Amino acid sequence: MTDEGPLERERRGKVERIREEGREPYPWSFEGRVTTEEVRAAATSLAPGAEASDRSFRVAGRLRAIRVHGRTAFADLEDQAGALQLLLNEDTVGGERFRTILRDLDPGDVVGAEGTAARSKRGEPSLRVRDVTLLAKAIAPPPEKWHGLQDVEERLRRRYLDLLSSAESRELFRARSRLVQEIRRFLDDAGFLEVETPILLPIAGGAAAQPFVTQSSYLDAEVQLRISIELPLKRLLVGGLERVYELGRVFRNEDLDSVHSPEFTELEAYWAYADYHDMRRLTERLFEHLADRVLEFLPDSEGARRGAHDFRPPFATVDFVDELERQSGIAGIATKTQEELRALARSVGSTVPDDSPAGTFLEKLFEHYVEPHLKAVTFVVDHPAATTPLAKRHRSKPGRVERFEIFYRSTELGNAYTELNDPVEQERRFREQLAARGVDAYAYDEDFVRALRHGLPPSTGIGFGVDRLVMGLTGAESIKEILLFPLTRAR
RNA sequence: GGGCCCGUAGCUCAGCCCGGUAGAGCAGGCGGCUCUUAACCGCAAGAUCAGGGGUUCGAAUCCCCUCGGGCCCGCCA
Repeated sequence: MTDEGPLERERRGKVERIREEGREPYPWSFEGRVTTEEVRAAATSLAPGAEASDRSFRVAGRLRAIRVHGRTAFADLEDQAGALQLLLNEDTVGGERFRTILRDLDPGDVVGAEGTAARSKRGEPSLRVRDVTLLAKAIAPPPEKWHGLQDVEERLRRRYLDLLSSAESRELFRARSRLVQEIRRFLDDAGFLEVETPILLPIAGGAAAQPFVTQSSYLDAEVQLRISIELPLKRLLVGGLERVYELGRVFRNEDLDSVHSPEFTELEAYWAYADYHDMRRLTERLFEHLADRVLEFLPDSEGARRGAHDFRPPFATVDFVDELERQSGIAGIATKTQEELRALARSVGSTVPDDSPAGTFLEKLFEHYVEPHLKAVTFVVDHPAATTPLAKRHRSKPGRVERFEIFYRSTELGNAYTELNDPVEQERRFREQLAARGVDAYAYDEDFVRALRHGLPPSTGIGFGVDRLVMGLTGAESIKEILLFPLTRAR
């Protein structure tokens, strides 16, 4: 991968010349560095044109722009804390050295600078430079200094260029990491234990999705990448770990679009001796916590302002069946047969296979009639039993399960149940799924049923699409905006 | 899987409708300039117009195919 254009040849030539002159274009370290923010702070109290020559600072970062005015020059140096103007003057650094520095450097180079805090005559906080050291010569030119990298494909494929040319992009990804950190902090404080369970499994279960399939040489057998974290975590509740969570990548062998990625970050939390009402309260507290923090992470973001507002409780609640009947005008929808539901789903354009379980058709109808209206954070509760084989039947609504899904901007963010813990019923539900044989069937995990036979305490659990949650909180329109390296075709 | 749109210099864009030798800005080169901050001024250079095929005297421009990407629909969460 060597793009050797004339621009690169020019810069490679500089590297050679620097070496010939006895300087190192890629030195090993730069000691005693402070942030650009520290220098700015020291400079802002000065009068325009003044300099605080009592203290010397060393800063390092990437050169953005260089403005040469004969025997004075300005350069913008950017580090993680922000940007700082370097003020170079022939009188300060010496005529010979001044010319060498300007000859060596190009925008995009990583440099260290030493000097004193100062303000330019126009008032810009600056570092009056004694000397500049090249720390890493950039032989490939950076993106355009004003417009940055606009090409969407390039921004995704070469995220490092997007990040180095866009402070907004850096801030967004930093915010994502901090939000994830806050999720961990919240759950840790609520007494949950973070665990790590296998990604490679004999059969991927806990959801209905196409797995990625690979091969274990050791086992001489096919293994699958997990599509959810549900079943191993519930086994841990059987084992007596009463509050557990895992925050990690799951894989589904499906399309990449604005709300789906073949690999995405899922949070699943399981809680013994609690039910889905408890989980809802915990979820609301989590959302409130994240809404409190997101504006600290993205103070200038319109999207984050809206996220902080929208994720603040209380939230709307709708009953799955009541709302579906209300929006569709179809009565008695939960008691219809698979054939009747299939016909209804076909009438609204669904093309899922004929042999899909009844629950799949109900979900298609819900997607068509109800989801477009779920703009605000909304808890959809008490789904028909046919929609999931892993939730416990509702204690008072016949034919329903104790389940809630959370929607925001018409996209599902999370899914929670009072967990089914009756091993006999669990086995029956898995068998029903197999009998339906549709692509949506949940895999029958025999060992999971065996675990339930040893007694799963009454429990609740939840799964979140963390990427979607981050999208909602930050106002991102596409999952690709908050994935550092979304999957792309080889080029 | 279906539909629509996009791909021109390292980067940001014009040119495409209506075919006639490919244009600018940034970055880079050379020269000038001691307070600019998208610095400025002058000169020179930089392009298999995504790739392939076709129509035509002549194709960046019209047509077909391929590749890559975006958006919408379908499917999957």
